[in-house]
Amino acid sequence: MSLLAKKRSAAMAAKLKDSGLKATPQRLAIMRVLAESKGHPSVDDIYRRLQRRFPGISPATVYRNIMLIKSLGEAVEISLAGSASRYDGRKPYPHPHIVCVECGNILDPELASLGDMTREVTAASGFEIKSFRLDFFGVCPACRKKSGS
Amino acid sequence: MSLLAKKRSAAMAAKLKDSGLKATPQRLAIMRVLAESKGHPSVDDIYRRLQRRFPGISPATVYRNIMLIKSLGEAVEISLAGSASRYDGRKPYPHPHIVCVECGNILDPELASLGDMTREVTAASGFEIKSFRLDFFGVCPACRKKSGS
DNA sequence: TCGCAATTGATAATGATTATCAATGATAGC
DNA sequence: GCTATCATTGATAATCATTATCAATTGCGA
Ligand SMILES: [Mn+2]
Ligand SMILES: [Mn+2]
Ligand SMILES: [Zn+2]
Ligand SMILES: [Zn+2]
Repeated sequence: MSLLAKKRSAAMAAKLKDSGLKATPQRLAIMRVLAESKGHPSVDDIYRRLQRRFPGISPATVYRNIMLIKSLGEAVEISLAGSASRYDGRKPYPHPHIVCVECGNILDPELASLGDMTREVTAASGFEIKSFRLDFFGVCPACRKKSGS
Repeated sequence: MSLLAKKRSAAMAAKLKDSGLKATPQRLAIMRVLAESKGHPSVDDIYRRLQRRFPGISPATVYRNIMLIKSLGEAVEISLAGSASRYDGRKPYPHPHIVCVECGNILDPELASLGDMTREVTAASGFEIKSFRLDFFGVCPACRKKSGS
């Protein structure tokens, strides 16, 4: 387990305790998967990954806990049109994504030119901005090679 | 009907003819609603708006034609987590939005600092970027007044 | 005007997510 | 450590937006 994963896992568990919620094995395992996954897993990904260790686990439990972890501010949801949402427990704050429309992979790009966009929008609209989402859709290098584009 | 609405309506109808598709009254009416709406209507909004003039129209027809108009490149979809997608037929190209999480209103902000983000992402990731979405979520001035925030 | 492929309306199917509820289990207090 | 309590789980039904299916209708070219 990487250093970041340990850190994120610990942060999530701490938030749990602070909120007076129970440290269920399933719940902790879901947190660990979120903390370790670099690839933005879906609920079903997490569900299938946990079936080895929890043969009787229910998808409902994964949904419930993802919802909880989100509400604790310890994961972000990437909602996509026409397919299941994906989650990021390693960067639990709004950040841009690149989605490959061929294979479904999702990456976290580094994006320098992003800073004062929120400020600009706030000033122009009078909205109180709570969050944002910035997603790019395209074809990843591997899929470009395959389709010969 | 505004000048822009006329222009957008005509553009959509032209694409229809070019593609050898039929100019159904329902289809043309859906296009007109999309061309006239400033407020990013949902399928159900459009459906309800058309019931006066087409008492027997089916939601399926609206879905089908929205899908078609999108595939013609004449409207963009704003897909939202947990609620129905909204559509923009006035700016049929990717552009940022501000969503009020209280009342659901969606605006098109002017956003100068946006230009070379796509180029930057392309360079950094090797993806072939096809489109993007940039949505800000917050509370609009009217709702801020109501909730006394 | 005719014929036919495209389109419509009705309806069923899908797929992701949420709600419900009885059984189970974590944990605080003894 | 034992127990009582209340949160949580697993199973399952319900919801909701969207898609698929199909017979009946209709736009439109010949
Ligand atoms: Mn991410
Ligand atoms: Mn718009
Ligand atoms: Zn790919
Ligand atoms: Zn509002």
